[in-house]
Amino acid sequence: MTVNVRIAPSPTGLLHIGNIRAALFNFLFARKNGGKFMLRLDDTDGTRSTPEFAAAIERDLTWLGLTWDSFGRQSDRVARYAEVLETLKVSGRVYACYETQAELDLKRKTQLGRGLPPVYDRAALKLTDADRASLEAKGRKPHWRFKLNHADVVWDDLIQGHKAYPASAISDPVLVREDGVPLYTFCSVVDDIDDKTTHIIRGEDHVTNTAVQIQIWQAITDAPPPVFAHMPLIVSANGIEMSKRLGTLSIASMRDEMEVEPMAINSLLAKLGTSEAIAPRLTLDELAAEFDFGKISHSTPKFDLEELKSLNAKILHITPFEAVRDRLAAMGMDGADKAFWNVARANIAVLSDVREWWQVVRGPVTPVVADSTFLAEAASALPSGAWNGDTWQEWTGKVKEKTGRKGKDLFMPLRLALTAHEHGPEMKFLLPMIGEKRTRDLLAGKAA
RNA sequence: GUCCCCUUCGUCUAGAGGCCUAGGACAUUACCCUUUCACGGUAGUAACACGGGUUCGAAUCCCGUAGGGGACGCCA
Repeated sequence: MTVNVRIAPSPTGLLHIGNIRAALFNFLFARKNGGKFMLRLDDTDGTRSTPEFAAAIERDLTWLGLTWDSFGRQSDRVARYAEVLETLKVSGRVYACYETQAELDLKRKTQLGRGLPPVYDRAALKLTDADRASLEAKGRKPHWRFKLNHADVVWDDLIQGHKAYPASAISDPVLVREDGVPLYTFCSVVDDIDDKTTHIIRGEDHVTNTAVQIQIWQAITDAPPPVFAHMPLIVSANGIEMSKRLGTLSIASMRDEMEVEPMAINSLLAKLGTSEAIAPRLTLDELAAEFDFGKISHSTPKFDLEELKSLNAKILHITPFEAVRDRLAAMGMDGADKAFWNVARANIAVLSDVREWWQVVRGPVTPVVADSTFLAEAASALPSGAWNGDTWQEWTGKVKEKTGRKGKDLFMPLRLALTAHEHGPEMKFLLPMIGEKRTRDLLAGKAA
């Protein structure tokens, strides 16, 4: 069986860590099973959806490497939703309701006040044709509810196992609004039927929707409903903010403000809340190969930005030069080569940190000088000719002989003079890159 | 209020009645390596939410309590 999965974000905001986790799981599952991954924009709400957010969603997914095999938008399919609604009217599974928002609010409050679940009382079902005609004569327009079958809705969830959800605890869902706009619950099912969606992987905030949508699905088609997988929602490390509201943790801000590598986000999200160790991975293919619903736990994992930062550094430490060559060039480091990258990468936390070491190698550096006499002596011991990986040791050996200094007293003044940093990559690698001319200038106290 | 999911080291988790004096990873501490920092290596600290029950035996099964997350919209 071909695997067809989709994500259906609504372009009313930026993608955040919760959305992306769902997107990633769907993508990895499709990739692992040779299936298709679809991007479908839930944009039926014309007042809140914007082309800018739609573009941002596509940009973020592309940046993460979560590319889609097919694309759709619900706003193109309103005629289809209307058509399906008609068939449901004919089969008697939807019914017209005329309550106003205020009336419904009041009903809910009353129920809650009496300790009852706020479930729609189906009052509209008792309306006669005459009642309806009189309401419409007064200018009221109906919204349409789907009549649930009050039995347990059962499905085998790929993560939660066998589920039996009591439909009696759920209100008959509104499928189409008074103004004729079809709602997510309904569009989603029609799309999934038409798109031949085989698996729906989403957050557990959708469990109730699933119960409803399985019944809607069965009312529309004889084809079996998709297989569902509901993953626990993640919470932030302080345990207060929920994934739906992690607004500051938009993918865009991680990319643009925190300079996080896409594979750091992918690696963390793919492993968080699973029995596997959170570890850096360089490709989505590796993550796809390791993907397994059985490894996903049922409890709520905490998302920690510090963990993301540390994983980001680890990713960079193992990133091969070829993967960053273009980006280094774009940052103005034209001569940066593999040797430089391999030396510098172990000392960076975000990619732009590499500029610091590029400056050490190319200048300008203002030397930090505490004892110019010592540096002059050191300079006089400098070997000439071609420098290589052994030059540092030869040189410092001579300086040691000459001055009697050793250990930190010997090395730190040289490091500070040549790099202006107390820490950094090993000097034996840096020295040949700095070169003889700049070394002599720096030892003489001149910026170079 | 009703319904759904959950509760093991700081964090993510392994654990399906005896293999558990509870294992791993990240973080942390010490040491080694590096005459710096990082990387790497070795070792260590550190947890079964609480209370009852079932059982020869419970992290594991049952009940209760507490706590966390989610749902209950003419949002998605």
